Amino acid sequence: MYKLLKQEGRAKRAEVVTVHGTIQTPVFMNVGTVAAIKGAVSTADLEEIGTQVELSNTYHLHVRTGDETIKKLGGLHKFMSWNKPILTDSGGFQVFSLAGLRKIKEEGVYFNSHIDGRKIFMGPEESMRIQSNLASTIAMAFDECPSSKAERQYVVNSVERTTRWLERCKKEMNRLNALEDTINKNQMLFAINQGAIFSDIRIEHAKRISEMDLDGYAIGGLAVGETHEEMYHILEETVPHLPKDKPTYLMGVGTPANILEGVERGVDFFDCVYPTRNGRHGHLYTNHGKINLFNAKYELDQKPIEEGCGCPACRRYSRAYIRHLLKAKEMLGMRLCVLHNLYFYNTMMTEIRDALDAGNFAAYKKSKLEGMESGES
RNA sequence: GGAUGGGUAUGCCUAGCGGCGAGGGCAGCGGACUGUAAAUCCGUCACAAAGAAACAGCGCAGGUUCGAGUCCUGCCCCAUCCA
Repeated sequence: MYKLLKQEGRAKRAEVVTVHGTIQTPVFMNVGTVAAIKGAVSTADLEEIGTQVELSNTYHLHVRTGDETIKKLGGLHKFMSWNKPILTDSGGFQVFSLAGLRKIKEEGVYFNSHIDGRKIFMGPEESMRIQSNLASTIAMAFDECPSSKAERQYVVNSVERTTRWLERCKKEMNRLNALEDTINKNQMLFAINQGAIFSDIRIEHAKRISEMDLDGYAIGGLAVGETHEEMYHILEETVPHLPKDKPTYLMGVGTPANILEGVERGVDFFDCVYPTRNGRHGHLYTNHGKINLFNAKYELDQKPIEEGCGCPACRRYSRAYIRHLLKAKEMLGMRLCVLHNLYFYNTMMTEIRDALDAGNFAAYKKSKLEGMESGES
């Protein structure tokens, strides 16, 4: 259930009630693709750094360790000891990211496992069954994410197929939720809008899927090569055609600036690998811009990553020490960096919600962006 | 003193066995990463350089050869073993 609390322009402050608790939006979901936040971050850590929703992946958990196994173990929540909401991506993005290892057909997608090469078939029904076995809070529809550089006719055909797949997803999810041995009988299903950078295709698709009454609506296929301007333009064109009484989710996005721009254009949910991956690579987010702790200039820097930051890394350790850990390839180095970055993202979302509550999001956004662009770190 | 194996570029390790203006790795330095095939990947890492020509370089000095890290001689170092 989606409850709009406050609105400033198109930016929305809302909450989404789920069986695993209420999600305050706008929210950034912390990505743990294989039911693990890369960088040795535990679910206990997630609680400490203010994570509301964890995100895992259908394809990756299907190939290892297997959704049937996870079902036997009581579902994802019990498996990874996390009782707050979990969103599972459908495997649709792997149709894009594993492009060299798959073949798309009307019935679904034939993958060669990136682990051992064995043949895997995943269509809408399979994706729903896997996600039902995982028993996530929110399942994503199985879609195709076309390249931002795809030809118009390819995108038209692809989006039509994604719509047909959505019908199959919805039907299968309804069936699964009614089954006796389904762990989460209230599993929500979000649709995904596609259309590359063609506004008219996006709008047409948005209207189509809006009529189908899903629990939420995502915009996929952005931040895959197009410019920021194109992405923001697509959001402006598309979001108004999605249901106002359902959450909007911008998939895979993005930088702190992308998120601020997304919120301004009405997006409620975000996720991105940036804070985790960049953290592992020593790139840290601060209110004064990004820093690369591998750089020699931090060798003798005794300041925390960010002055005044309340994360587990900044409360206790210096840049010089964390840089040392990174250079020594000690796991703790990556872990502290990932914790800092996720804390930065989670805290920024809290600030965004506070600003929306207070009715000064526009001012907050402006000062946040100016700070990050100053690059004084 | 004897035997054997070695000394390869900016710091370390290493490929090379007659066409080498010398390949690779580590370390260093820098960059990239957007629903994670990513603790990954890319660049740079002797001099010079727009390009061309010429010149330097494999412990040192000679030699053989059209041509020498590569073969030969002597020397200097290092390692291991034997006295």
